[in-house]
Amino acid sequence: MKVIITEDNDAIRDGLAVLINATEGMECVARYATCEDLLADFVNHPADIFLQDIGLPGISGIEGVRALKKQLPGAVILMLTVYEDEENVFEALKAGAAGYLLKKTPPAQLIEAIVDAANGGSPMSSNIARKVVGFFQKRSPLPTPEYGLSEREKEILAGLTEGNSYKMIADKLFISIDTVRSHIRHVYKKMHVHNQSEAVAKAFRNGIV
Amino acid sequence: MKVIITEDNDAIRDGLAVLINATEGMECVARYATCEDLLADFVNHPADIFLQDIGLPGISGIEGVRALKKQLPGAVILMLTVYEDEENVFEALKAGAAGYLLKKTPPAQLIEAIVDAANGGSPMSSNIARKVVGFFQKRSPLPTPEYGLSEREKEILAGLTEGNSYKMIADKLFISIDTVRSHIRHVYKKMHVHNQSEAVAKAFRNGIV
DNA sequence: TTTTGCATCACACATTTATGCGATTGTTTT
DNA sequence: AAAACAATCGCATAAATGTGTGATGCAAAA
Repeated sequence: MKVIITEDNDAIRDGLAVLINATEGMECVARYATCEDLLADFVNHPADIFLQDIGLPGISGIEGVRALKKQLPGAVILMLTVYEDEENVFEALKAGAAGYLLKKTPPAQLIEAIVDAANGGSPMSSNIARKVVGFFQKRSPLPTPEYGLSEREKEILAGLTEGNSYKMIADKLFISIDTVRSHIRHVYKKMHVHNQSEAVAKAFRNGIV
Repeated sequence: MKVIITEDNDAIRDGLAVLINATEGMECVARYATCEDLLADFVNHPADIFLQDIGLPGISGIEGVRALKKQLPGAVILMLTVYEDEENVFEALKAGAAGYLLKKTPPAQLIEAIVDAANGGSPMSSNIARKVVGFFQKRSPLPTPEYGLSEREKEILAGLTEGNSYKMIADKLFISIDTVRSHIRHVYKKMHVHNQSEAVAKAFRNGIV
C-alpha cells in the first residue's frame, strides 16, 4: 500500500513517513512540503493514498485536492489537518477528499484510517463525522441551501460576477451605492467571506450563479 | 408561434411587437422592459421564442438568458442587440442563446430568423457568424485556450479565488506584493477584465479553475 | 543575436472596498 | 403586538485595489 504525504512541517512529515514505513504492508513512496511539489512530481510515484495537509504555503491543500483529482480522478485523498471548522471540512470533501482526520489522531488510528480509505471507506475523526452528519440532517428542511441569501442579495452578487463596481450596480438597480454596500455586507456575513473574489468563487462553487 | 420580447427601449419594443403581430402565424404574447419582469412573469405566457436585448437596466440580458435557461431549459432565445464584440457574442451563446442578431437587421430577415430559430436553427447576423466561425477555426491549434495565462499567473488567479488579499498571496508564494500586483495586472489585460470579481467569474465560467 | 515573454520588484496616486455604527420603512412570522 | 428580517440610505475611515510608468535578469524563440 503506497502512500504520498504532503505536509509543510518537516517534523510531522518525517514522523508520518517513519510511522507508515514501519507498518506492515505500507510504504511512503514520496513526501512533499507543498502542493506545487506534489503536483509536479506525483506521477513519478504511483500511490494508493494521499495524506494531505491544508495549511500549506503556496497552493492550499484544498486547492491541491481539486488539482490532484482533476489529474487523477481515482486518487484517494485523506485530509490530515488541524482545522475542524465546517468551512474547511466541507470544502475539502467537496473538492474530492475521501476522508478527513485531525492531526491529533493517534498513530494506531491513523494507520487504521489509511487501510479503511484504501478499501473504499471514508475515515474521519469523530468531531468531523458529527459535523458531516449534522450537515445532512440540516439538509432536510433548507437551512443553508445557498447561504440564505435574499433575492436582492443574489442580484447584487450576480452584479459582482459581471464585473460591476458598486457604483455600476447601484445605477443598474436604481438604488444608492450605500445600499449596495449594505447588501454586500450582508452577503459577506452570510457566506463567511471578506472580499469580492471569495464571494464570487464561493457563489460559483455552490451553484448560486 | 408565440414570441416574448425583452427590450428596454419602448419604441423598439413596441415596434417589434407590431411587426410580429402583423406576421401570419406569429404572435407577441408578452413584452418586458427588464429581465426582472421577464423572469417574474414569463411562466404566465407560454412562448416558443424569446427575443432578448443585452443592454438592460438591472439584470443584464446575458444574465437573463442564464436565469431563463435554468428555469426553462428548452427555451429558444434569440439575442437582439447592438453589441457585436466577441465578448458579448460568446457569452450570450454560452449562456444558452440559440441565435444572435444585430438590431440593424431588416424586419423581413428578423421574421425569417424567428422562424429559423423555432425550427431548431441558429440564425445570426453575418458579422456575428463570422466571429463564431473564426472562433472555432482559432480553436484548432490553441491560441486562446485560457487566455494564454502563464502558470504563475494562474497560480495568482487561484489565490484570488481562495479569497486571499494581495499581501496573503505574496506571503504564500514568497514574492513581493508588487510582484503580485504586476501579475494581476497582466491577468486582467489578458482576460480583458478590470477587477477581481470579473476575473474570478470568468475563470470559473471558462474552467480555468 | 535581437526580440519577445515571464517573473521579479518599486513608487505613486486616485478609486474602490471593507466594515463599523446607526436609522427608517415595510413585510412576515410568531 | 412584538419580533425578525428585507430593503433602503447615510457617514466615516482604514485598508486594499487598479493602473501608470519603469527596471532587471533570464530563457526561449525568431
